[in-house]
Amino acid sequence: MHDWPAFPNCSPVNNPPAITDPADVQSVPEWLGHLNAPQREAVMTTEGPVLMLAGAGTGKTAALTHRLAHIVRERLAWPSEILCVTFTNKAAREMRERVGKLTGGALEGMPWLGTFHSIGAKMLRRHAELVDLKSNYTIIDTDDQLRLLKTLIRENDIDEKRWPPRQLAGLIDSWKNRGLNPGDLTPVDNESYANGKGQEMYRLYQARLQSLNACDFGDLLLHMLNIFRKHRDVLEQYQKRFKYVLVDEYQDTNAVQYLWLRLIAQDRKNICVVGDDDQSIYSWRGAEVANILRFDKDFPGAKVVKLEQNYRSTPQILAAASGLIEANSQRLGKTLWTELPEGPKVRVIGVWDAPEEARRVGEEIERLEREGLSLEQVAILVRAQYQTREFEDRFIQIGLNYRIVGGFRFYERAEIRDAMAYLRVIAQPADDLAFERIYNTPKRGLGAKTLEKMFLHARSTGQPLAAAALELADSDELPPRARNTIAELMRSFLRWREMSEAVTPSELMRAVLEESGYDAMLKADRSTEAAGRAENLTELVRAMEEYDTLEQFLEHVALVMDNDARDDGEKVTIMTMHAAKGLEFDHVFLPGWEEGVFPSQRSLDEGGLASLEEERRLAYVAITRARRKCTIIHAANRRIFGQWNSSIPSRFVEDLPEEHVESETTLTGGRSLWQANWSESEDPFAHVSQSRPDRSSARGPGWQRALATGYDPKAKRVKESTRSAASFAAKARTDIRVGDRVFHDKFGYGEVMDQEGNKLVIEFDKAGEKRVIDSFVTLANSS
DNA sequence: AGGCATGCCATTTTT
DNA sequence: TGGCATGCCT
Repeated sequence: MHDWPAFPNCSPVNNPPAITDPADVQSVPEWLGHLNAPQREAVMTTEGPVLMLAGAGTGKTAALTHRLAHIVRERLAWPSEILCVTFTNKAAREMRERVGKLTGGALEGMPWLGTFHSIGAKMLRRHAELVDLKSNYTIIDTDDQLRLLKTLIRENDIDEKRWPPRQLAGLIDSWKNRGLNPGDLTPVDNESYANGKGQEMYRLYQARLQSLNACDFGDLLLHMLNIFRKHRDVLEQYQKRFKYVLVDEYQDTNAVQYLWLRLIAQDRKNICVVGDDDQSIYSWRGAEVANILRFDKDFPGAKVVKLEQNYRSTPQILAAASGLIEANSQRLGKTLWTELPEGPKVRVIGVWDAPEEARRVGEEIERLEREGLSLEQVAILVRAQYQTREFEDRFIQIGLNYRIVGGFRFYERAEIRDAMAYLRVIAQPADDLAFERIYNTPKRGLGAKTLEKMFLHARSTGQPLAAAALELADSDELPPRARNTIAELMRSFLRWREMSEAVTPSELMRAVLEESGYDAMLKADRSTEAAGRAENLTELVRAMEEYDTLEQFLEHVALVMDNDARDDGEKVTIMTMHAAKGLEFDHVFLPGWEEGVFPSQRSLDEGGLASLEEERRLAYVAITRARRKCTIIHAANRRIFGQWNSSIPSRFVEDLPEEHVESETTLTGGRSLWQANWSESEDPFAHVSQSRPDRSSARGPGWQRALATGYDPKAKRVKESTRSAASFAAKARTDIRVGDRVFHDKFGYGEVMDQEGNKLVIEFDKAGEKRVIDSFVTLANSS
């Protein structure tokens, strides 16, 4: 190991002394010995443009982090002279950690390692005045954005039914993703909203943001691009600073990101981008695979390194994934191979309907669990969020621990956003969006009338809402009640603002929650969610303890804070395929492989071949998450939006190479359909309750064949052993008795009607009678 | 101003 | 089907 002293505080002016000659790439340092040849090449080729094509599971993060560490260790640049961009905070964090380890923790000063957005925000803080913002600008999220657009749409007498705010938000986002300012729009772009109002609305939106001293996510990059274009000196400053540029997930970059990078790297051309065209699944968000395809045109003489040795999956899984992706036409082409031992074939199972699909997966997972596999190593990857419900219901029923990733992020929850809004008003009084959010939360008896008055006054005097409110509280414009309430609220804000100078952000938050009445509001709320909300706020206060200033914290929340909820115990992960990118699991279940679900109907209807191929890449991403075993499932019937549909297996199933796949479908006389249904319970029709599809009318050819296959009596025994295993896995709780009031995360409050082992029958206030496992409930304080 | 009923519309979502 | 938003009613 190299041992070396920590860096002195890095100055961009000093050139660090090189320890070895950078041209001498032949000598491979010992610490790179465990990398394979292409990886080493990617690490050692520090000078000039490099395109690293890294297939799934080929150790690209290892290559990237070693490259970073190499540059630092060889003193080719100070850490502060390296720009390293990722898409997610998670990736950034991981990279920071790993590089830290490789260099012996000398990386305190890697200030420019982060997501596109956080780096953009950081730069913009320094140059905000060049785009008429102040450096303490607010970063607004999608929710604020929509509310703002909605008011603009109303103000302009546009029918918001025909031209919904979402649509405008989508258009503006896509324009920003393409690097277009309002003045750059083509007539076609302009026509795409409200018959030619696109440009005008975009312009108004930007003007409004500016007056709020605010930015949306897209602005963080677009503003910087504008600055680079208009102010050569600023651009040169960064071109000079960044001796090396590294970009992760390059296939996901959009036009602004591309232009932004190209400007920065144009001078020195020491840019290394890493990506995989086969894993490009975000084109609907503006990502352009073309960026990766034309890299060597932008940077002539670019060295292309292909990482093709896979360290993750069995040959069977790789073969299935490779066979599938070969059906795509637009590819750079890589051939993944592995030295890992053989494994089972990829399984394709056909089932009758979605509930059976969930049952089946549940049973398989219980079996894996009994075989000693950790639930952490099992994932269910779905195409769309709505598919998770079926599994959630089933797993609650059988008492299988699960976690659903995605959906609401922590900071997107209403209570967190409310709390943040208070802080935003304190930190930045011009933040009307924040003020509007909380002026009557908790309820203070202020309504639309009062808001309207405040708006009018604010507009006519050209000041922010909060300032207008302050003045109104001192006039006779409002009825006495509203006037007093506002005066009171504004007094609080003045007090909090003073307080913010003296106390820590976390203490301030606590005071605000208490004094605003927010805590009291939650306490008074007996609904299912209130307890969880209070808990989230406690969590927020706790998280704030790490921050010294309010501004620091606000930026953190806007850009960095993610969903990593604290987790207790082992759980099966349920998430979308998109969310699974970059992760890996021993066992992966892929349900819902039916035409219309996956590929999704929408992508089939619009978007043509390109869109279908993106779905296929998504399938490729999904399969390659599996280390050892991958199970694909399709159901013959599924209820989507309350409508029963019968469906045929996904075309992606056909794309799988036959020799690596083991099928077990109703269509080929498999044994799943009948048995799983009949063995479900003592009452063979218990599961065919009310709203299930009518079996006599929903018969397809597959159904007929399945009938002919008959019923396998062994199924029942399998089922029973599963049951008992599940029951003695956990000891019954002694603290819960019949008659107790309990709380359940999903069903809310209820009363225990019956107890048998660890199973409870509970009459829930809202959800009715359910059978649940006792570990899922907590005793509620009897009221 | 706030609570209920009705009606509408539903992918994926790194920031 | 169900969640959310709007509008109507008190």
